[in-house]
Amino acid sequence: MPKPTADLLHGTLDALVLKTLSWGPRHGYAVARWIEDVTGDDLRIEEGSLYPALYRMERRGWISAEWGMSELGRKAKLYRLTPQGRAQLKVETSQWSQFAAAVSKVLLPA
Amino acid sequence: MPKPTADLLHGTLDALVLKTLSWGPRHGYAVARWIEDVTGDDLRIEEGSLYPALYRMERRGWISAEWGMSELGRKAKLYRLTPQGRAQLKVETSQWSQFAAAVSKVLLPA
DNA sequence: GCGGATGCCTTGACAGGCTAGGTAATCCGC
DNA sequence: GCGGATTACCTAGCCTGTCAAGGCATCCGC
Repeated sequence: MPKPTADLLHGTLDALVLKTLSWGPRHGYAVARWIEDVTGDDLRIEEGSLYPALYRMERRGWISAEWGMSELGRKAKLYRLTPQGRAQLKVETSQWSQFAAAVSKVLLPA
Repeated sequence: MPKPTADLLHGTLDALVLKTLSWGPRHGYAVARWIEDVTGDDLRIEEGSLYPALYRMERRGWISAEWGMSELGRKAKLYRLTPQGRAQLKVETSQWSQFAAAVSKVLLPA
């Protein structure tokens, strides 16, 4: 298996992050860790993708940020889902399901 | 449902086209039609995406092209899967499965 | 002291899909 | 036979989002 995900992440990162935050506020680093843990490292979230994505979503009002402390007592920026973000998550989740189903229809038949 | 697929297609288009051609040679226009038909229009393949993708894949040796006739008797460029293309299809299909499974692990839990 | 982990951030490049145009031939209705 | 829809191909330029590669500071264990 050469390069696992390649470009596939395109367009799904937002949904992944929103979903992660739907379990409760987290800082960026923890979001990446969580996603990697849940997927057994099948999904790697690069920091160079993560932070721009967080700003983007904050700008769009999907998440809000405030400085606080991590579980380990370090300075960390905590992100929290806004109501708009929750709505967006719903939209993107259903889009993903629809898209994945459509791709499977093409790709999976023997 | 605003804009169905948005950026999601990123990285999956090649696999979709390769798979379509694995059923037999087709011209570009027919490839797009076929994908749209199979997915009930859930997946729209824009021509501005399709043709560049075909060149790319031809350049990479995954498909080969020759001028011929469409079923309707018109001039058309017929694309055909090469052995390398078939191998690539295998790789991308398994990548897709793995990726889709990973995303679902994150996204679908209630 | 020094390496590794935690945590945040930025710059620049790049790939790939989309918009919006264009061409040309053929078919169909009137 | 004229006009519009359909079939079929192609291109330039934009835009978005991801990634690679760097940097910074703090804290812990050895």
